[in-house]
Amino acid sequence: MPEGHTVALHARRFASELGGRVLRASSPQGRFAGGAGLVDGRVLGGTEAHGKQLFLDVGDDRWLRVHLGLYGTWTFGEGPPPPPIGAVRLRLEADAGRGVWADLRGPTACEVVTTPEKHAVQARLGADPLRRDADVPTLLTRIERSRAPIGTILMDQTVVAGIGNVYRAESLFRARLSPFAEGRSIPRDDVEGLWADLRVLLRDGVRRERIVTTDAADRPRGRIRPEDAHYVYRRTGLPCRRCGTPVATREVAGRNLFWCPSCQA
DNA sequence: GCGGAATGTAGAT
DNA sequence: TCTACCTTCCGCT
Repeated sequence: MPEGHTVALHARRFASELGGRVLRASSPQGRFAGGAGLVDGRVLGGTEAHGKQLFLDVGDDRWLRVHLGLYGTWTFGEGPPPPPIGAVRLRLEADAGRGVWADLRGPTACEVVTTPEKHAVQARLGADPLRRDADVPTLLTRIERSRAPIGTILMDQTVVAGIGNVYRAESLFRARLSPFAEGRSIPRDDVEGLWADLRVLLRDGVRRERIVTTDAADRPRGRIRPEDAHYVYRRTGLPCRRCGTPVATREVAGRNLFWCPSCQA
């Protein structure tokens, strides 16, 4: 399930496993038959992740743009692809060598776009903690001028690209910031610290291929169980790992927000 | 087997 | 602020 770290992993995986190869594209489900026809037979060039957007260069100034949304998934495999399981919107296969394939299910967006259209999408995206070209000065300015709560700002992909509900809750806990604090009320040092921590967290997410935000000192030793991977996300009513106060939750703009009312006063 | 929730966004109101 | 999108998984019956 996708926040920015997942999409970055997908971009790498497509580059390493299908890059430079002729693609066979099909839409077993049928909803992307036209687009698959445009991709079929092309060679996969570069791949790029920007926030939660994945771009695959299929040549001739055309890109496959995929946004997984809430429940979209990519499934990768080697060897002969199995009969499609569930509704496979797009199946990509590399026709040479080992026979690598990738199945796409349930995306919010899957379309073939031109290079200018790709740039237009990217122009609307904010700073991506995983990208070297992240525009940090603009990010800092946007936050320090905003009357919106920081918990809302972090989910705004035009400000920060790639942060989802887990990283929002967890990064604010780690920064000891209330999700309800207005952006403009937060000292610049704290905003810079939050940004630096997001970079650490997402890079760690890429490395582990999962989101782990608890420091080693705040969880049992050994293999990290799912219930020990977070401080507040989906821990409503459970004691805060740092102070024991029950974790609070509230629905904000249709999403569940989790925080410790004591640590993040 | 069913209902609800889920790491998200776009478009209508 | 709301609903639609549309898939998977989990808990409950």
